[in-house]
Amino acid sequence: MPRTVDSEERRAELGAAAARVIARAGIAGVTMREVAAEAGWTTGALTHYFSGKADLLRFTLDTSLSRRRADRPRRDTLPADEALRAALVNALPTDEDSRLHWIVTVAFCAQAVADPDLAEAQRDSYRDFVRDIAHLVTRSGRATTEQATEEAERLIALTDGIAIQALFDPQRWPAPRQVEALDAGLRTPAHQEIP
Amino acid sequence: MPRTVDSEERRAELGAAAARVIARAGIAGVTMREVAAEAGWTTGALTHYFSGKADLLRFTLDTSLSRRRADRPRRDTLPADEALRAALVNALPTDEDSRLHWIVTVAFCAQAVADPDLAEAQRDSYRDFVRDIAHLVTRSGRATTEQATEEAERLIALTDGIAIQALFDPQRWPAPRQVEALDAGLRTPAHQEIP
DNA sequence: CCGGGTACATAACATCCGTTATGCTACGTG
DNA sequence: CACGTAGCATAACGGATGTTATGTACCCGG
Repeated sequence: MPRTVDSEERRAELGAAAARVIARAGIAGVTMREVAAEAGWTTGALTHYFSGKADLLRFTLDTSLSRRRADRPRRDTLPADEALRAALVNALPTDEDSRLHWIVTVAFCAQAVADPDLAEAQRDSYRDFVRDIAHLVTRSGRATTEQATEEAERLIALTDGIAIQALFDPQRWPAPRQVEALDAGLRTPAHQEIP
Repeated sequence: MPRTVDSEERRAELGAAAARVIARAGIAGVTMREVAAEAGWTTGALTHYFSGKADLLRFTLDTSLSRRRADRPRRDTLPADEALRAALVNALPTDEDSRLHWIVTVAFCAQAVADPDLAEAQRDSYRDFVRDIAHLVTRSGRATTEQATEEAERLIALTDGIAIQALFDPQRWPAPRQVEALDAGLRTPAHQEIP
């Protein structure tokens, strides 16, 4: 056997470079040569670890999506209401890293309309996120089991809305203000039926 | 003078074709030939009415952004609370047309990171929207003047969050459910300070 | 009715794209 | 210590892209 490297690690390294290119130049600015240069390699390395551009982009999307759940294990040690808040705060673009992955996610949102596979991946990830938050809502006693999904969707909608505004007007939305706005939404009670 | 056509109308027609291409193929799928074919013309027509691709895209963005305010005059005849609800409902992707412009907006969100001019246009439009909603919040008595902007941002965040979920999971988010979720958010009181 | 400029179509251009082919280099194995 | 293969660089190729140049039909004012 010749020399061997950690193949998965190299894929992650190249995928991270692709994410940075997306954040800098948009989806339309992603080229094989540009990603290779960003990573400090050449296109030969890219084609060695990915079957093509579609494979690279799909890997980059999956990486950004899975980051949303990166903090999930840690939350199991927290009380339910704190875990819920932590999960939502984690979904906000409060630092450079989460901001990067948010931009990548939005970029793929716009591209998913043209690619059913990307759309499915996005949708599945979203539904999974709703399920996760709904579980925390139930555990925290914010809502009954029947209303947990609706309450989760309300909280996620609020979180995403804050995130969108923060993404494109970071000057008006520093991290503390994002968390404040989220906390204000958490203080309001769950959805109540009109009698 | 030779034959003359309504130049602004032709620009709008070509811009609408560009919007449809974006919704079908994403920003990366926008080419001069594709837009021309979608509009039923050739690239010669495109270059005649736009100085280049950047000009075309900018015009398309402005068109989609301004549509958000298209219903503003109509609202002046409504009571403030109904006008507020109407303005937010109007910002939801409840039909094919608003869905199209939402997709275009998201596509440009992802591209704005690479283009400061696009980012500025988005940000200005957003701030203008916040100001408009805050004005309605004040008029409707939902919040004091000092808290009107925060309440407006909360409502817009909720609306945008619903819109994002609806855009990419339309099956789970038919128009009535979007409006229901928004109404639930409108029923909750405005932000309250902790004593 | 007739020049002249507008409204396009058509075609050519250089550039850049993704992909593929080829070659070199360095290491683990026998 | 060769030898073969993984790890990458380099280069070439056909196709697509934005832009520019050129041509043509048509309409309006004289």
